[in-house]
Amino acid sequence: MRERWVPDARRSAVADAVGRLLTRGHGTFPGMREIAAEAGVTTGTLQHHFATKDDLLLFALDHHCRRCADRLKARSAQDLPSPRRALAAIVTELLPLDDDRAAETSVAKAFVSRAATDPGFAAHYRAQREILLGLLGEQFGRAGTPDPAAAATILAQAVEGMRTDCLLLGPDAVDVDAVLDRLLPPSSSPEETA
Amino acid sequence: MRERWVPDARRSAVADAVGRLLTRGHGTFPGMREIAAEAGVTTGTLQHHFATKDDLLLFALDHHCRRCADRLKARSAQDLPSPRRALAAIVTELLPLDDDRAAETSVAKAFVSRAATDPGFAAHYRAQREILLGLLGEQFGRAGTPDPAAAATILAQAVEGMRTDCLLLGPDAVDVDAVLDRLLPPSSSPEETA
DNA sequence: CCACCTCCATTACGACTGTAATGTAACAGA
DNA sequence: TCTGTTACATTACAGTCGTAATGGAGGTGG
Repeated sequence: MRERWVPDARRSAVADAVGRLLTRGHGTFPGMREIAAEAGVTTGTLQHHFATKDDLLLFALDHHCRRCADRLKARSAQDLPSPRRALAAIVTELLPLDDDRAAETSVAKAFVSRAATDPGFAAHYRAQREILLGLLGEQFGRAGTPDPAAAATILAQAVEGMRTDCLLLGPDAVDVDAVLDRLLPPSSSPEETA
Repeated sequence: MRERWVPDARRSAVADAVGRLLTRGHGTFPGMREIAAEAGVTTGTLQHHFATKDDLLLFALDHHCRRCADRLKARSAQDLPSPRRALAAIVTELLPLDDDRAAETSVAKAFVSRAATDPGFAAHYRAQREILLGLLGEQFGRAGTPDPAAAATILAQAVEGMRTDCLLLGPDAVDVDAVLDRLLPPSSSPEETA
């Protein structure tokens, strides 16, 4: 019998396929047939669930952004003990250290060029950035950092660079603790490593 | 009569056309005919000067990287007075604040996705990064910052984020001084604004 | 049973892709 | 002047692109 699919599950599966293709793919956006093959369906299925390719791509971007944002919120709500730990958890959550996060990073990178001209894609970048700034600023405020919003902005920008460094140069190229050491006053959280 | 072209000048003109198309284009790499039209030539000219499209793209990447690196070295050799000023000059030089720098930024961003899988493109990222780390580290060392190499790494990563923020959100979204305030000990260069 | 709808596979089409092939001016050296 | 080379322009071609069109299978309400 035909498999039972919650409609959104099918769309999400396709979005995951896009992420996988983007991570191990040749950089540019994959074609419809390639997406269909990766998702184990045909182009007809894609056409049935997405009006156009841009619609599909936009959904994939939204899908990965949402997954990432959900994980971030869960992380920052859970790791209460010290703001330093929370910041490290948030930053690490954004680095491409496993397949899921590598897909999210590749998706984000691939869509940046698109976002430079297409306002629909730029909106996602802005939204994702706002969420991240909020979470980071909250922790900086808890740590007693002066002007926590500015500190959050800088860390968010550094995270952008850490993501590409990690993606292109490997996980050893980034040092989260070194970044936090410079951005957090050392007096506010001494001897964390107990 | 036929125009006199130093061969490299023609290739550079084509590379500039790629940069222009990438800045105002739809994000993805432009086609050969589009490049030819922008450069004011035909596809035959492109085929004569470049073996393949990837060769052309690689040359364009190298062209913009070299231009940017040359400007950076000139900048950091000229602005000796204070390391803080030198760092600000280097960072600002990398932001997409005019057409040339916007092209370089767009080129860099567009090639990041490609570099994730293609080692030829990744080499350029690595090389450009090494140059930047050297210049930044030198100034941090002059400023007396402890572990200047680590500080340079962090600033380089922050620059990556500042470039995308500036590209997608506009020049007002980045504040170079705010970043330098956090990464430089304020005691090392007091009252710079004279 | 009959319509009707959703879900999906197949086929087809026109536009576009990078590149090979070919032709042609202009100039250089002999 | 003949020849060769450089520097193009033009045309052609095989392939891929996104998507429109069509059809069929299964479930559902009447």
